[in-house]
Formats: sequence, C-alpha cells, structure tokens
Amino acid sequence: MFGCSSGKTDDAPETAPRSRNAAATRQAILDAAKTCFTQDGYEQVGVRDIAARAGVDPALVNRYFGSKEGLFAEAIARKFDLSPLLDGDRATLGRRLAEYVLQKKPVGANYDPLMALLRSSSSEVCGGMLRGAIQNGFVRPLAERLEGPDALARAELVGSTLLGLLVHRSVIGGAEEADNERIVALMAPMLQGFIDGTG
Amino acid sequence: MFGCSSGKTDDAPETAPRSRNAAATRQAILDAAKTCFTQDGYEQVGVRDIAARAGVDPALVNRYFGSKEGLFAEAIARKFDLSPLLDGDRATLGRRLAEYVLQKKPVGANYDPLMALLRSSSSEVCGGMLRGAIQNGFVRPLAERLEGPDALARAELVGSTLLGLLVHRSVIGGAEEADNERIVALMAPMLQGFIDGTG
Amino acid sequence: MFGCSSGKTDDAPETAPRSRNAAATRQAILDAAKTCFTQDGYEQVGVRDIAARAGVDPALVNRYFGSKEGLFAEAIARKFDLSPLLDGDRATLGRRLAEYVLQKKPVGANYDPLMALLRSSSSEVCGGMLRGAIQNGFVRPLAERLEGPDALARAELVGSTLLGLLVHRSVIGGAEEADNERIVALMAPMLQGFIDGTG
Amino acid sequence: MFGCSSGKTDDAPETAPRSRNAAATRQAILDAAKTCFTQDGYEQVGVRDIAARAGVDPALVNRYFGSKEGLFAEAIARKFDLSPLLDGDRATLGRRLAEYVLQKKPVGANYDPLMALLRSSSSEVCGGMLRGAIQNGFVRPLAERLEGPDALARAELVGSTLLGLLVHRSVIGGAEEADNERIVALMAPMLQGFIDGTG
DNA sequence: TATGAATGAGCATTCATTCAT
DNA sequence: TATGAATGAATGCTCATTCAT
Repeated sequence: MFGCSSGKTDDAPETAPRSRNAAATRQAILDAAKTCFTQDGYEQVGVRDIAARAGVDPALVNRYFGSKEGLFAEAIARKFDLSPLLDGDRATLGRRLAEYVLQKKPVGANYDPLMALLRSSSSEVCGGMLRGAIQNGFVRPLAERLEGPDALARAELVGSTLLGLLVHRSVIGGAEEADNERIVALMAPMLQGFIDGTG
Repeated sequence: MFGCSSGKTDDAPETAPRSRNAAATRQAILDAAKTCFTQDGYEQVGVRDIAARAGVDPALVNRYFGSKEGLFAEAIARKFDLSPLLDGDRATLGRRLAEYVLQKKPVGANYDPLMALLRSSSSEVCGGMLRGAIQNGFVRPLAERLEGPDALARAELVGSTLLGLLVHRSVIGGAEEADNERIVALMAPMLQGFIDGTG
Repeated sequence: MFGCSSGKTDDAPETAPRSRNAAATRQAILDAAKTCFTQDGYEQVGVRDIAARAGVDPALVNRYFGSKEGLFAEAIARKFDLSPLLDGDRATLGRRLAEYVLQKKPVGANYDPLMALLRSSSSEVCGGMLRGAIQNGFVRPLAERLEGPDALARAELVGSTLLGLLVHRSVIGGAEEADNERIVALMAPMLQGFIDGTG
Repeated sequence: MFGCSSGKTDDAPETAPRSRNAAATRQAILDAAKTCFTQDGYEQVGVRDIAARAGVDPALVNRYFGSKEGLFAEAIARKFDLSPLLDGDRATLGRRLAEYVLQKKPVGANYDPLMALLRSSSSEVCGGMLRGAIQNGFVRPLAERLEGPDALARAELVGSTLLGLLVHRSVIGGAEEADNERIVALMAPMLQGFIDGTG
C-alpha cells in the first residue's frame, strides 16, 4: 500500500510539529482516518496508511483507538448524524437532500461520512456499525419528522435513494455541474414525494 | 476464508470430472467466480475460494484470466448486460425493475451481476470496470429506449435509484417480504416517472 | 494481556495514594512483580501488567530497575532464599518440604518464589539467574546442613525432586487435596532419604 | 529474534537443495521445529526462526501445519510417547529412566520431546497439549505396567521426579559426567521404589 | 495442460523501551 | 521525580501470484 489513496501521498497536512501532544495526535489520526476511509473504504485502508497520513507511528493508532475497527467506529460510524440536514423547511427538504449528496465537493473530498460508510459497506466487520449508523443517523430522525402512514418505509426509501445517488456520483461518474443541476431537478420532486407521503 | 460464502461450500455444481478440458475448466472458474463475487464482492473473495468452488487449482485462475482482476472483468464486468430486462411492456418497466432488485432470490440461482458489481464497488481496482459496465450494460440501453428530453440523465437516475434500493436490501437491512411489496409499490411510480419522462 | 492473571485484577493492594514517594513506589512495583511473576512467569507478564497492578506508570519500571530483566532479578532471583524452610527438626524436613511445594496456598498470599522461578524457567533471559538462585537459595544452604558423603549431590536431588513436584502441581495437574496427602506420604521418605544420606 | 537459539544460526542442515518436494519440506519444518522448540520452548521460538532453520519461507509453516500451535502439536505433543522406554526388565526400569533424562546428550540436543514440553510449559496455548502428552505418553503407560495400590499416583510421582531431574539438568546445571553417574545411582532406587510400590 | 510448492509482500497488533515534558 | 507519548522492531498469519515439474 502506498499513502492513502492513488497518488495522494504528499497532500497530507503534516504542517505542525505537533509532537508530544496527545490530543493533537489523536485528532490527527482521526482526521487522517476520516479522509482515508472516505476515499477508499474500510478494507482498502491500512492502519499504516492512516498513520502515515497523520504523520505518526502506526502503533499509536492502536494505542488510542484499540483497533482499526475501533478507529472506524469513532471516526465515522459513531458520530454519523445527518439530522441537522433534516431541520429547516420541510417543503424543500427533498431538494436539499439531493443537493447534499450531489454537492460539488470533489469525489475524493476530505471527509464525507456517508461516502465512508458506503465505501466500507462490503466489509464484514463494519456490517453492524453501518446498519446502525444509517438507521440512527438518518432514517430514524427522518421518519420522526414525517407525517402520514408508512413513515419508516418512506424514510428508508429516501435513504436508499440518496445512497443510490451517492453511488451514481462516486461510481457511475463525475458528471459535470450542469448535469448535477438537472439531476437535482429531477430527483428532488421524487424525494419530496416520499417526504410528503404523496409519492 | 471459509469456502465462498456462508455454508454454501458444497452446493457447487462440479458437474463432471471435467479434467483436462480447458474450455470446461475455464467455464467452471467463470461460474464459480460469478457466484462468489455476487455473494461477497471482489475484495472479500479469494482466488482460493473461487478455485475451490470450481474444483480446480488456484493457479489456473491466473493461467486463464491473468489475474483476479481479469477474472472479475470477464465474469462480471465485461458481459454485464441488463438490457433483456428492459424489453417488454414499457408501461410496467418501473415496477419490473423495482421487483428485480428487491426480489428475494436473485435472477439466476447464484448469480446477480448487479449485486456483484455493487458488492465490489469499494474496490479500487474495479472502479473503472464498474462505471463502464453499468453505463454500457444498463444506462445506455435504457436511454436508447426512452423518449423525450434528458433521456440519458433520466436513465442514469433510474440506474442510481436501483443501486440505492440494492444497497437498501443488502446493507441497510433484510426487510420482510411484506415490506418489499410496499416498497415496490412506493418505488415503482417514481421509476416509471423517470422512464416516462413525467418525473 | 489482561490484568496480571485470571480475574485477579482488582485484588491488588494499592494500599496508599503513595504518590511522589520513591521508596514506596519502588516497593509497590516489587510487590506487584512478585505476584505477577509467581502467577504467570517471566515471559507471560508484561511490564504494563506489573505497572497496572502497582498503580504506577510502566516507564517507572525501567526507571527503577533498568529493565524487565532487572526487575525480575531484584524481585525474585536475587533475594531467593528458602533457607528458613530448612531450619527446624531435621528428621521431618523431607515431609515439610514435600508439603511446602504441594500445599494449595502458596507460602505468601500471592508470592511463591520457587513457583515464580519455575514458571520463568523457559525464558532465555532468566536462565542464568535461575541457576544461581536455586543453587544459592536452596541447594547450598541445604547441603551445608547435610552430613555424610555427597552432600551437595544429595541436596541437588532434593531440589530437583521438589521442582518436579512443582511441575506436577502446576502443569500436569490439579490433583485433589486427598491425592496431595497420599503424594506427600509417598514423597516424604524419598526426600528424607536424600537428606539423611540413607537413600 | 536471531536464528533459533543463541548463535546456533548456521548449524542448520540445509544440506540438500530439497526444493519443490512437499514431503521433504514438511519434514524439514518438522525437524527444525523439534530442534527449536526443544532448545527454547514454544513462546520463545518464532515461526520465522523455524522457517529460517528449515531453509523455507515462513508462509510454508502455516501452509503445512495451519498455525504455530498446530506445528507444535504435530512436532512435539501429538507424538509424544515414552512407552518404549518402559518395556524391558521391570527391575532396572528406575535406573533406565534416570539415565534417560540425564543422558549425556548436550543440553541443546537436537530433539528431546520431554525437554520441549518442559520448556513450553509456561505457554498458555500449550497447556492442554502438555497435560495430555505427559499423561498419555508417559504416566498412563507406566501406570498400566505397575502392580499394587496407588499405581496411578506412583506413576505420576515417577513422572514428576523425572521432570525434576530434567529441570536439574537443564537449569540447575550442567553437571559433569561423574556427577551424573552419582545422581543416577542415588535416584534410581527411589524411582524403583515407586515402580515396585515399595517406596 | 495442469499441478501444487514456493514466494514475498502485506496485514493488524503487541511489546519493552526511550524521551520530552 | 514522575508522566505518558512516541517508538520501532517483532509477532503470527494471509494473500495473489509465480515457477518447476
């Protein structure tokens, strides 16, 4: 393995000397982990990669987080919470959500918890964390805000549709901005339909 | 690693003694690869697993396909084609597609190319293949059948929505059959809307 | 590693807040080391275990004793002295010795130097210490008390026989108390024979 | 870690080119394991040491024996059988046993299963194997040959006494040949006493 | 053509120890 | 004096792949 992702070896911050500072080291590992997991997913990232990106010794990862699994939980899964996104005008929520997953941040953006979770979905070890994170961090909070019948099922459909858009963005392709606009325009009413229960 | 997936070790076809028959060996590897990649995804499957399921020596995988990557390309990505699914009554295509990704049993007994692709999507090495496969095997054939403006974008939305449903099924949770019915009912009109261009 | 031995984590003395008291800290480490080495042997015990049991930082072990090896030497090997056991009625010494190694409870609550030495005997680093400790702390004092020819050889035989019993107790098996009585009865005359020179 | 034991790095056989021969490779690993485990015990020996001594790649150790533990079981524990030693004239068995453990073979002799077991006794992972090996490979066969009461207890005493002599030889010291003779002379009657039931 | 033995780089994790504070 | 952060080598083990037969 080399660096954290393809060729991205030297864009690591590594700015400050930050030595002998536990909190800073911990945070550096956490930041590196967020980036790496977002870009490559749980299985593809090695503890060594994360440590290298954080500029620390690989052993410190285990010292601070117990294991790679624990680090993933702390960096991504445990604090996964998209509910802030849900607050605000209910009538435009569909569009806001579509924009969120299609936002123009480059695919390899530093930290996108949804993307990290998705890219780690093939990992056996993250299975439970994943399910819990998405349910607790998105589906449930959304369902609580929905009115009408089948609130949970509709919330799950919103979630899965967004995951699909995410796959679209990350895998199917880097559409240009113009396309994004169009896609948002097409997608927003569908999502809004689920949200309003009129879908 | 243990066999290919949970307990499915001995239900491998292994039809004939098929020794010293290059074509049959090749096909056996291909079949085993389809099953394994579908069930566990690219990274989770070992060359040994595939070879064991095919009843051949692991070295033959490399002999015939150059590498694990080459095998994936040949077994899944290169011949990925969902266009048969698109033929038939256009008016009910949305529902048929929703049913396809939500059905409990995959289309072939052990082989679901869409699932295989999705489960392998976190692999760096399969990234390129994925894009091409889904574009050429689903999005483009669908777009050709669509009328009205934005045909390609609408086809992409159908594709990404289906991928989202697939993630829903495989990761977020094993909904019960009853739920599936409801989800199909909710999802079908949305997909049909994209298809008809009335979204 | 988990504490020092099976479940015994919290029965550590940890008598006083004892902070900033070099002598007390030193002694706490020493006590913890005796217990840990007795229970698990040199290799199985980590510096961290000892430090945790003593309630101090692992680095202090090195600070005070130079190394894990130095700590073992000071805690166990250098002050190994079983001569008190040898005082008393010579005629019943054989039985007393057999009882000593076969008793269920070690002589000190958590500290049995003979057991500590034995459990550490597989360690390359303790080899030399062991030889010296047993010779100087048991064999020689015993030989000085023996009369007749071959005093040293007879003392060595007593020593090695006791070590054998110890292995019996710790490795071969947990005999029940009843068995212990029988074994003491069988073993005592043999040892007494070596002691009296009538073997 | 360096080689297998102190300085013994280059006395590895490594004579034949023995490449691409599974049986020979397996045996080479087995032989190396016997030597290493005998000299240093289970915990002290690394898979890499054994592989280096056998002149093979470390991965082959796992290929052939599954794990280090499996290798120990196959090399030492599973075929531990001292019963051949027990056949022959019962009247001189005590002396033969004493001679066996005190035999003039150098301490680091290539393979001594009893010594290997003893040196591995501190390992948590070998605990069960050890107990079983000594019970099944020595104590039980001996007990079956004994007459009179307490046959099993007496056999166990013989076993533990021999283990004590082994510790004597390996730890307490390399006595000279003359000493050995004397020790055998002193020990033999004791052992014979247990054997005959007159102890 | 097919086999399976061998390879070597890779993995997460643990350790005693050292060094800056 | 004491702390605890950092270190780096070592651990058992797995992997896709290659090579000799």
